[in-house]
Amino acid sequence: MSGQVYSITQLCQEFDVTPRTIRHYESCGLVQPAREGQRRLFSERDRVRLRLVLRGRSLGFNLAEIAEMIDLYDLDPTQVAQLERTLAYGRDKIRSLERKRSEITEAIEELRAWERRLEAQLRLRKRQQTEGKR
Amino acid sequence: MSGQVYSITQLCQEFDVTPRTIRHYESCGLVQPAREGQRRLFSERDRVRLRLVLRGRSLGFNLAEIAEMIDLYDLDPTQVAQLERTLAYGRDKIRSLERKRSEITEAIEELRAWERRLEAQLRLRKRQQTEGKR
DNA sequence: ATTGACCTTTACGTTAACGTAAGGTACGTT
DNA sequence: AACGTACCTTACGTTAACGTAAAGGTCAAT
Repeated sequence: MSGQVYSITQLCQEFDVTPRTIRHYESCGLVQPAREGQRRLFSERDRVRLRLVLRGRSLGFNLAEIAEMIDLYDLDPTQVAQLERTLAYGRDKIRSLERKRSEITEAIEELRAWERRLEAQLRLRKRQQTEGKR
Repeated sequence: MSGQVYSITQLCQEFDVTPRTIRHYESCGLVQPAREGQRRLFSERDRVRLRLVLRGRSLGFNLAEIAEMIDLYDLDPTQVAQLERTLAYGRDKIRSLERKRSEITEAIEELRAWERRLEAQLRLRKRQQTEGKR
């Protein structure tokens, strides 16, 4: 058994992207579909990678950065020569993600404060409306 | 007193961007410096806005989206006509930010698991090295 | 009065990440 | 045999977000 395979349109539908996008990712080495004649056959691994790419993209990383990070994921630790260096690099990525997360958290909290202000203003208006009817 | 003002290079140094970038943001309406002759004078408000823009950019929003979100911040609730609509829009932004945050959290946790695997492998190698010396 | 620092405008150039059009293949169906 | 569907390659086009070069204004210091 060679595992589940997916056509390009299947993945396009699942992740809501165009074929062009996926082909572009292939040309960047982000996915590596097999071929049956001309047609691309995407493996489960390609599907996982695609999901990672799209997540990274939505977080504002460019494709080159995403490629680097993904390559960390499926690397065989027993085969890595510069283990300390690689580990340091990965820890750096973690820190940069944590920084982004705290930025997001700040933004969320500011928007929530803003939300409360508007809600208060809204309640005030409704009260004034009902008072006007008396 | 008209408050603290900043030159373009001051802000460039503080936020590590080029003058071109700030001028570009002005042309998009993201900052609105006053003028003294030709020169731009940035207010504290511009500085805050600039910080928000850069934060948004690092989170993968484009300048148009950032403009919309920033405009929410400094809007006067007592003057807003479509209060419910605006509120709904803001809540939507909050939800999209929360989604991004959970994506980041996922990514962080996956990278941490990866880190632990590499650390284990590293310990294993060191042990084998010392054994080899016996 | 000229140099240097700081700032300006105008306008063409660049890069990433695809969009899109044109034309072709391969295969099952009508 | 013609058609539809799904896929392919090649290659030019587009958009956002600036980069960069050219030419010039203003003011203080030498």
